[in-house]
Amino acid sequence: MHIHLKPILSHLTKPSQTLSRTRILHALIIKNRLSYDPFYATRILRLYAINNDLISARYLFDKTPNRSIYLWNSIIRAYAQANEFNDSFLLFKRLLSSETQPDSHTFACIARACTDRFDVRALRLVHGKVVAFGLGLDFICNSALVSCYSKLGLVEEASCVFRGIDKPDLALWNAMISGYGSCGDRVKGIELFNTMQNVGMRPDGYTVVGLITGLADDSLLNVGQTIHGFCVKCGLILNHHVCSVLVSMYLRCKNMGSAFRVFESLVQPDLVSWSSLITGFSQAGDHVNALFFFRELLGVGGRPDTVLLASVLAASAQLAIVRPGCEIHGYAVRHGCNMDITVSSALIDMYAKCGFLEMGIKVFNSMTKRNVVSYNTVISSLGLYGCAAEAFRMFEEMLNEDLKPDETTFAALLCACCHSGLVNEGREYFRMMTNEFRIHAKTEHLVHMVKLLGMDGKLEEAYNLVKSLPEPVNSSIWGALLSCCDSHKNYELLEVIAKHLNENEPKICSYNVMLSNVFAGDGRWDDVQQLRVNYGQAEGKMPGVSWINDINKSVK
DNA sequence: TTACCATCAC
Repeated sequence: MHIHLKPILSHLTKPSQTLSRTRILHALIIKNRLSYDPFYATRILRLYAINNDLISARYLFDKTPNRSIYLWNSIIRAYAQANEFNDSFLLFKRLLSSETQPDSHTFACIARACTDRFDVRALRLVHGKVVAFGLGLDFICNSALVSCYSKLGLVEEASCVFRGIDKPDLALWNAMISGYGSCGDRVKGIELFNTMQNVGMRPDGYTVVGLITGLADDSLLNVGQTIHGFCVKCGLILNHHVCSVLVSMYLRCKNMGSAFRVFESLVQPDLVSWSSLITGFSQAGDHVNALFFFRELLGVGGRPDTVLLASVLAASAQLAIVRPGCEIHGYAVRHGCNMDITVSSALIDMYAKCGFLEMGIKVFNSMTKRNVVSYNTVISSLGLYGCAAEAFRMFEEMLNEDLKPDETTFAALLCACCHSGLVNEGREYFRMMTNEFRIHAKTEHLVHMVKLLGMDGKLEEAYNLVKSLPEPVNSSIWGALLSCCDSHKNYELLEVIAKHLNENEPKICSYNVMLSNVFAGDGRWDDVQQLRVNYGQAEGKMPGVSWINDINKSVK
């Protein structure tokens, strides 16, 4: 019997096992009377979890009498990674009241689960437990806490935890640096990067990841390039992980050439590297190349996952060409992932944006599980087609399903009101959003509200809404208001706004463009000239040349 | 045997 054990053991340590092979291994373990051994049980449980078979994983857990902490951690992690947080927390509680002691990995895992479900209160409770269990100085727990607090935007608390550790290890330094990165506090991140080197800690590729994730616009390109240069100079190992981050960073900064060079430096790019390249091109507005590289990936035998399929669908939605979208739909069906919630939502959006609302609705109706994003997608699609009543009905359905609407839901609803000119409904949703759901109105919501009111001729109300906002008001909100004044030929109010803007914010491009067009349309060349003078004062701060071109056209 | 770190649909 022992002859069989060695090959089984070697199979158990391979992470890439399919579900059917896992079942065979499980049967072999049982046959060899090893299923009660927590070591073997843990191995099999993890294989089930990797293959998304939580039912078998749980069955195995329940059937194993001697539960090691490894087995406990594995089942808690399996549920958390599948976003089944309630089960995860219930098991965590059961563990605490059992005879087995939780260890640092248990807390790291459960802290991450709190973060994934955006539960600050629970995270604080877990933090308390960490201290209570005497793990207050543990590196694993604390690096998890640092990254969890900063992912929830509480970078001060993260920093507090970090400062409480005497001689942080590399993981802790990295967690803190990427914490600053994800909170947009780039300066602090770079300061810390310097400090760590001053105390003799050598950064690795992940330190660099922390520094450059989130570098989003071309003005920061030089920061990214400097850090990339640093990696090369210090001979840091640029693995797939790090290269993927570099690729997306360069693409976000619209530096396609450098992105492609980094990608090409990989001997065998993995799925995430391909995804970074493809989604990066798409997000930079180059959807054609995004689809091209997707075909390249299929050509070399790559197997795109659901995340990548959703992104390529978004690319064809942006192009508003249905053919590639249909092909991807077919691919998804052939590979059994068309029912995936991410892919389905992307399909709905793609069909709607390409002019096939019916098909989108069909996909929505066929979904077995729906989340906020699926509802948001279908609501905004219906709204775009002017089917406001249907969109509102979907919103009701969503509430009945106990799904909590978010800011995108309300943006979609307000957009639907806008497309159908439903002022009262729009006011009501706006009120509901701020008062009942405590969602802070963003630029997008305000633009819809201003348009909705303004297009209906309620210019005063729209103006009062904008005036009530804290300064500085985003230029697209002013733009929406000005274009409403323009189309209603309310030059009196336009004058008032123009005066206000020229006194307070003469530097923003978009409403100057609008104003110059309005003035030019009226033949008021003196005013156009005045704007030009203002532009001169603000020179160097203006983002583009479109405005000056508009002026030149007008003057001609 | 596990931790911190990459692509992400509206």
